Amino acid sequence: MPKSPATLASTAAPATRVRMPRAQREEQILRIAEEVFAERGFQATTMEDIAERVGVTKPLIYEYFGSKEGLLSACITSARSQLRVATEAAWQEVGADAPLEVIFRAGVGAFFTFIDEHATAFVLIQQEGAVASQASPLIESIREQQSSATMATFRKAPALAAVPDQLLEGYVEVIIGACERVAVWRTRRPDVTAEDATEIVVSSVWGGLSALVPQT
Amino acid sequence: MPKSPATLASTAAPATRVRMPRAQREEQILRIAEEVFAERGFQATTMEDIAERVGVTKPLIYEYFGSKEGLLSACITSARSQLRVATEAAWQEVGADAPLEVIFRAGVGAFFTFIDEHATAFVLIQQEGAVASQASPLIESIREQQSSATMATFRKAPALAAVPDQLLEGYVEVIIGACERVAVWRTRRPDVTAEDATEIVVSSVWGGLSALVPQT
DNA sequence: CGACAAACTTACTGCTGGTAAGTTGGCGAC
DNA sequence: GTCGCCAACTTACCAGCAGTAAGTTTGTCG
Repeated sequence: MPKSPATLASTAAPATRVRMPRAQREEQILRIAEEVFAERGFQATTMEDIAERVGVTKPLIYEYFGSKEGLLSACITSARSQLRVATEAAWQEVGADAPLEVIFRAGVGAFFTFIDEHATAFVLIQQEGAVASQASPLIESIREQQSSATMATFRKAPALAAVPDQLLEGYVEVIIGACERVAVWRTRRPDVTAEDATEIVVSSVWGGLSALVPQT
Repeated sequence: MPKSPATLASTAAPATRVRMPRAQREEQILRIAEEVFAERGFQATTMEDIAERVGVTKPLIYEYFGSKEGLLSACITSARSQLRVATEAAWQEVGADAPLEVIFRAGVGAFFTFIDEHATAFVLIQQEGAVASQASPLIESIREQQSSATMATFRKAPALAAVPDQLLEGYVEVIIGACERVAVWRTRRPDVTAEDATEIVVSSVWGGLSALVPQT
């Protein structure tokens, strides 16, 4: 005889065990894993914590994601992809032929707004180091994707056409590093709004960036 | 009968078991732990890996450092402290009343030089996230120490006296983030020298910083 | 209605972080 | 010298968690 789901009249939540198509279950697991990892940290989270909260047992998660690291990687990939979508949307909104400073500000602003709306995803990204056993190529490739998106946008600006690749790449790294760090700082300074943060990053880096432009 | 150290004629390394005063042993453990953590990553390293390499058993390490996290924390603290010493030495060398840009450049340059000379320490710092179960106060305090050192130096510059604290703090975070990120990027770009990296950071951020100075 | 596959579970293993309870040996007091 | 004491160190263990092998259930298609 099976475990008789909902034997006694409606004992609420864990009642009827639901079956789900794989894709849907994967998404649910991802959502909950992101939550739990962000709450408790990667190390402190056990696979059973997640399994329990999903209403499923461990081996299923292992079948879908391979390992604990695999699950975290999937979470990070998802979060990064969301961030990229948000950033690209912001760029598209201002239009590709807007002045460079406007494009720049839009991207940075999108970042901080995203953090405000997806706090858990951000905590996740911070924990990236936890999994990186010897610079995991997966995570490295995600990073590259992020900077290259920014690179591509800058490269589209005619004003920067003459700037050598390596220098521009370095600048992009500066921007990304500045954004991440200010975002972390902001968690300690709740009175700093997303707009304030954007202003800080843009005003500090814009001087150097605009110097690359021939003559505005 | 004890394990008879060096029974057969000089079987090299693990021969005579050496006793050591606590302070010295702690230092040795720290040095080796830093190495192993950097090599294999925090997660993949077991306490026995370290114990074995030191030539000691686990419980001793636990007595001295409390836990695996404790050991990593100690490594990070040590690495950060070394970095701080290097930075402060560089500042002292140029003198407190040098032009702000010179002081700034000296600090950034010291950072990249330090990374070149202490690669393992840097990998360690990157792994900080691994241990941060819910923003460990210890690590948070180390961070604060770092930025406040930079803050103090900037505050000493008369030119920046009028800048509000919060804005200056934000700028400091931008600088730290930029340095860290460029350092990571540099591991993928061996042709970028420490001087190149310094130039990139200084030139990108200096524009914004100098705008804070009334009229130079 | 039967059978097949996808969704899911039970019941384990081995490794590793952590600990309790000893053992060893250097060193100062006499 | 030798005795005793404490710091340095070990052996032998436990608990908990990542990961797995081998089933069992259930929707669905012929």
